[in-house]
Amino acid sequence: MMSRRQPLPSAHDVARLAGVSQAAVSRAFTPGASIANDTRERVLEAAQALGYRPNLIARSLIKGRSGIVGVVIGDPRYPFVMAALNALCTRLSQAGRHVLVHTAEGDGTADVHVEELLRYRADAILLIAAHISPALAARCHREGAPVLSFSRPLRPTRGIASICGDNRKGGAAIAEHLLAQGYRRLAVIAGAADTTTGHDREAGFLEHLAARGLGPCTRATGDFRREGALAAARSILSAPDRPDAIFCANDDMALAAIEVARYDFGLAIGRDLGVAGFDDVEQASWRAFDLTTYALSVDRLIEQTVEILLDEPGTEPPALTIVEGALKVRGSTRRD
Amino acid sequence: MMSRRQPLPSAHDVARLAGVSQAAVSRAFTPGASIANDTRERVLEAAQALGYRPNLIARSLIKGRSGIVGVVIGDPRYPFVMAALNALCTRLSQAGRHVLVHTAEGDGTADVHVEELLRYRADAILLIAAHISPALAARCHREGAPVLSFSRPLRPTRGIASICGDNRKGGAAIAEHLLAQGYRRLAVIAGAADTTTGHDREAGFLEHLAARGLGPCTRATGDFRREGALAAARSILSAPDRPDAIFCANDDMALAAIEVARYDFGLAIGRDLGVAGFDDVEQASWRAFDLTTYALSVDRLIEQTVEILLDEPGTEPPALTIVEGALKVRGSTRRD
DNA sequence: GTGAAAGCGCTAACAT
DNA sequence: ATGTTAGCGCTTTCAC
Repeated sequence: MMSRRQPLPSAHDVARLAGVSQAAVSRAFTPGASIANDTRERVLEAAQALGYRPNLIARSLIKGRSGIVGVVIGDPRYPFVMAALNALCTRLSQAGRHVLVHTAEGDGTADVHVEELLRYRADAILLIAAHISPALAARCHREGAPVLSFSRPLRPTRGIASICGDNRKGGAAIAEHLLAQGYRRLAVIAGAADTTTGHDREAGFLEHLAARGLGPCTRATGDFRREGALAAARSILSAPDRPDAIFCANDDMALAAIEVARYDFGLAIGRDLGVAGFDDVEQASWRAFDLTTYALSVDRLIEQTVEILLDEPGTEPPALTIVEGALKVRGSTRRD
Repeated sequence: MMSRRQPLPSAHDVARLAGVSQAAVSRAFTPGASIANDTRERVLEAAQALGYRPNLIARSLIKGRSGIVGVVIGDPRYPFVMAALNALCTRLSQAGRHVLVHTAEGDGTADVHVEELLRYRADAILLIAAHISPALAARCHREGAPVLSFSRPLRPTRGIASICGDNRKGGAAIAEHLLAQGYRRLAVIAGAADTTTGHDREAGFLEHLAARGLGPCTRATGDFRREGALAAARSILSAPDRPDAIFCANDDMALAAIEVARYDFGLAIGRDLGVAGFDDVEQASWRAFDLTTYALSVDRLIEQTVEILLDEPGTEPPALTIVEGALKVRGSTRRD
């Protein structure tokens, strides 16, 4: 038997079976609608019998909003990205909303993907590690779809809301902790140069150092990624004036730095070399690493994000939401 | 100025501006449509001027298919899940398709989520670490939406296609390797009891052992998760007859086992205790672990999946696709 | 090749 | 409270 798409039961079919008008069927499925209990039950019964459920595409067409949140993932290689997407999907599913995902290739702009999402009448656009042109952001705003930028604050543009962690403060907290533990020759493995996240973490760290009268220290860039950090750590640890502690702009780089220090240079982490990260990813707490870090839980960030996403349509989202983290001291920065 | 959703330009608006009928506008945006080059250009120009792009919701309503692949994530805590979603989004975005994600809470059935996805007229449903009732699967099939089960073969049900790795063979390969390296007292940390994946990996391993005349060995279950494996490893290594090698049904458990063996029991991984995993996740190659494993790349699995997903609508997908992996020998199972 | 007209399945006035 | 009617924005006959 040739399998062919079977026409689904429509509200009409249900109406006929229940002996009511098609509008009544619609009302039976609309929460606050004015319909007699009796009628609703008859409709629901008929619907049940036919396996009917209102077509959300048709509903979206009328309402001009789809109940869908469009997500553009700029660069999936950043490790926090998938964790964020996971948390987001979980929370939004609980709220009965769907997530339409587009992944951009390379580091290009998200514009083409955002446009596509707009064509599905996404209620909101969330950018994760992605950039959007101001022009398109303005257009989204005009079309009533708020644009949120996750963990990548954008130049304050009308209609874009940014949610990010307190990177500056975290950098400073790490610096203070390292100094308190007696580390003095501090190095930095920085994140990607073009991200405010990377910039702010480093800036917070350096500012705190400067405030304590400490000069500049060794620096290399790791681009937020493992491979970059492996190279950076090798370079830093090979230098004549070897540092006694390294601050990495995220945990993934810190884990890589630990690996290099331990296996290539035979250093005892904590005692010979302090290593601190940023984010508190899962592996940070594993005993193989036991990494001191500034915990900026993706869950907390997503929680904030979802709150904004679920705001009444038309609500102007706050331009910048900053989520505070907390220093998590572990063995990688203790000398005793 | 009160921000209000601005009505988007419709095909009508474009038609008026271009001095053609609304149908012509539709044709201008339909690849194979019969329209004069001249007309098309005039339409596209007008569209450009107005910022018009065809509304995909309206198109979906007519066509009965949305260009959307619905994904239900059963349990996001399995670590391969997000890797799979990532690869899937990347590949489908390249193909110009979208991914609508729903995450189930707990280990419940995916049925309610699948139903929701159906209401959006998803072209296909992909289950990742999720279960569906046969009745609903049948309904999806009737409605023309193929159901694919990723890495979780389901009892052959009409309309469900499974894509999974060669778990049995992988288990056997690990067993063979461990024996070849001279390990003799072998233990297993098994995966979740209700998954064929877990079952098959263990079965392949045990069958190979049996074929070599080796009896049963210590066994504990880790439920595929880190916490479970920590406990399982402690229990196994505390037993009077301590094994000299442990096979774990996935890498995440193997990493946990290494941690316990190394830090709680002071064992040298490889020499004192062989540890092997399954999957070849990223951390397996990190030097802190250097884990021998059966590499079953999520990318390869997703590649197969996407191929099926992009088949002509109406094509009956193969009931079972098995993707072969390869043994990856590393330091965690070498005695020299 | 092009326009007119008929819907896709639903919601939202508007009557009653 | 319920039925009737008019669309939402598009694709697709069907004439010409």
